[in-house]
Amino acid sequence: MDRSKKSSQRRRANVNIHDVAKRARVSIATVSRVVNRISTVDPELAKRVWKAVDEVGYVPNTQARALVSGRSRILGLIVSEITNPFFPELVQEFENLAVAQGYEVMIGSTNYDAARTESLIRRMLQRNVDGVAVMTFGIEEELVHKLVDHGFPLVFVDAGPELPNVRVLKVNYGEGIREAVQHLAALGHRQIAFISGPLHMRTAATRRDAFRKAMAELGLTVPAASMAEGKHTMESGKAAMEQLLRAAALPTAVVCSNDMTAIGVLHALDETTHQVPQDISVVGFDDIHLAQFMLPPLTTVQMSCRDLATAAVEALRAGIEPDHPRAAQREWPIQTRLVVRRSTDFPRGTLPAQSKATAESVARPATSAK
Amino acid sequence: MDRSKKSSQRRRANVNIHDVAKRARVSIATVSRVVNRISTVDPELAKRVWKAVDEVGYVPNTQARALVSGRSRILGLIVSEITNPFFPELVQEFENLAVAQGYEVMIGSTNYDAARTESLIRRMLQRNVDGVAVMTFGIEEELVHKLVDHGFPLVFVDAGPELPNVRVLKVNYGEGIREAVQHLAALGHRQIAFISGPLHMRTAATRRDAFRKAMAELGLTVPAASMAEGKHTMESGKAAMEQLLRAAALPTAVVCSNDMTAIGVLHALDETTHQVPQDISVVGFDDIHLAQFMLPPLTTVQMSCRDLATAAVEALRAGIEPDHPRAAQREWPIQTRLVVRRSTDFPRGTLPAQSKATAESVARPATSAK
DNA sequence: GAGGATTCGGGAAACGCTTACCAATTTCCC
DNA sequence: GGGAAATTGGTAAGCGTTTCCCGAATCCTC
Repeated sequence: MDRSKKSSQRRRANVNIHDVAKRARVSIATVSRVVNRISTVDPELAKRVWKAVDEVGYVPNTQARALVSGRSRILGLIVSEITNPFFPELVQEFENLAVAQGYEVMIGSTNYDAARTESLIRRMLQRNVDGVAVMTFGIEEELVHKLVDHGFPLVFVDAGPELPNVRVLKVNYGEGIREAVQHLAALGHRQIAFISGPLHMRTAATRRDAFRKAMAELGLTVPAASMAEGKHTMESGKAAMEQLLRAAALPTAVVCSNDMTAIGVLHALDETTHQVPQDISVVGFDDIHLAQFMLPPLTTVQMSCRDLATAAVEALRAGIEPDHPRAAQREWPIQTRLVVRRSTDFPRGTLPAQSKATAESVARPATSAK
Repeated sequence: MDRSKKSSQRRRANVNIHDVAKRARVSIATVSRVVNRISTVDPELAKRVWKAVDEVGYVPNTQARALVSGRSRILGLIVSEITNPFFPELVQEFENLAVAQGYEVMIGSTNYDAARTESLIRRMLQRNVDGVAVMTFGIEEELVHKLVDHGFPLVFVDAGPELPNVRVLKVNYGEGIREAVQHLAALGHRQIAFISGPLHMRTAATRRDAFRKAMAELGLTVPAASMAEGKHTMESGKAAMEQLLRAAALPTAVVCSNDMTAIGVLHALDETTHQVPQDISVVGFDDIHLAQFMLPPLTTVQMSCRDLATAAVEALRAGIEPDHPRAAQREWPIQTRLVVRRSTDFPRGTLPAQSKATAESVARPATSAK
């Protein structure tokens, strides 16, 4: 009971609910009710309490709250690597939304390392997160199991186990990739190559299949020599492009499974006499921030971070908060769309006199208007 | 006391210390001591306890721990904007180090927004962080005061208030910038322009002064027309370069206050007939990840994220942990050094026949030999 | 104006853990 | 072998909240 003695004994305790109660001449129960906006408190009294809160500078202690309520109001967010430019944008959006809903975010990157991932999950468990969004674009089976076992609400991208507590963000890759292929076809490209991500990643395989499908829809064939496998990194993109350059038939356009790959392609071509977009058009995927900074700025399929983050946070809340309106929804759709910049143009020889400006005005209709 | 009844009543409680105690047939005090590695426990008994911990899958509840110990083992990290490519790298390093020391990291970005910053600090206060590293490269006075008032250990970059709980990472900008200027001078450049950051930022002014000093040391003068002010963004870098291009005397080299500015410069030059590095050499600052991906890869002054993060975490620990060996150290030095890539070369006309390779071999000695 | 219904506010019991304090047991030395 | 010292384990008091339960105060209604 005797706080004054205690407080000097160890680390200076912050001002707490008792201080407010004393000042407002009410019980701590009332302070708690006021602070938590429980409506059964008389407005006049509430005002008095708020005044006291202000005067003593009271900030509720989250750990105590979490301890008693059993909910930490922390959302876990697992990404592959925070230094991959795609993720910070996602993190930022996710955080903004989570904070707006009164949650804190605990971020972690797997760096594709099992031990690191394990420790990450342990840390999240320890901090008692209310739910976890796994937004690594290659899901490690092991990781999934670890998480599922602990029973908290989970959100995955693309695919996840069929469990009541699991929600899945279904990205519609096909849509954006179809737009990209149609854009290229409209410009006159016929020989279109594709550089995939590592095919053991489900996402990478899905993107490749979407490309094949879009090509087939236009009656275009894709020779095996025009398909290369990368690793979703700049280095691998460069290597893959070099491989394509050595192949017999040179493509006039290259579609890449992500933007880093496309950047690698630009680097590979920079070391040759081929110019982008005059000789070869390049299309990326993701629309990372960096895409617009490249020379030339990259035409790419945008997967909106904001959409992804919004869906992730909502889906988590749906799993956490007992009476969320969309509590029963398992699949959360995410759209993709083409963003045309300067790395795509008419294939050389088709319309040699055309200026870039013209190319773009022709290209525009192929992109989803917006 | 009767847990079994309670546990079914609300959200399924995790396995707790009592469960372990029961299983190992010891008291909860003993379990706590074992888990916290307090040496007064009999090794045999400890083994029995660990076994029980494993068997029931016990993970200590951090909030309860924090509540009683008064320390959350969370470090706050405030950056300007997580989407600025410099920061994710810093965040990553910081997090790795913090986790290695048993801390969790709470990240927040100010986005140069006062309201956002205020809410950020409030959140950190609420979560009871043990200390905060403010690694925004423009310190908002207001923010400083808010933080200082709450008395937890603080780390700033470059400058901070003279207070016992404040530690400062002193970045030696001069060193790297001198290397850059000497590198350019060694290549034969004499007209070297500088694009600064926003000069109301202390850091930006410091970098500019370091440039002036390095130039003066070599007896080189900097006409006012060769100094432009940017905002540390790509757009502002582009605009600043365009301004320099309109000036009477064209410089043969441009040093920029950060990498994003330099990237803007590359974009500006890409729209002219000037080539980099043949006509104009460009030097950045920071060495963000992206620098090496540019065309051409950017020569830049590296401020090592790892060094910065290491110093920040150690300095925080020095403030938090009562018997840290360097508890009394206020200033923590950080070095910078030049990284030569492809955006710098001999000025045109000086040695027109030189190949890039030769230029680099000449340049190399000017960089700090690793 | 009395009696019952309805608010409203307070006391106290958790939440899961650390740790001060104390009791019991063992060890050691003379 | 006995008493002191050292070792070890247990009990219980918090840490700052939320929330259940109940008594007091207020409000209707007849």
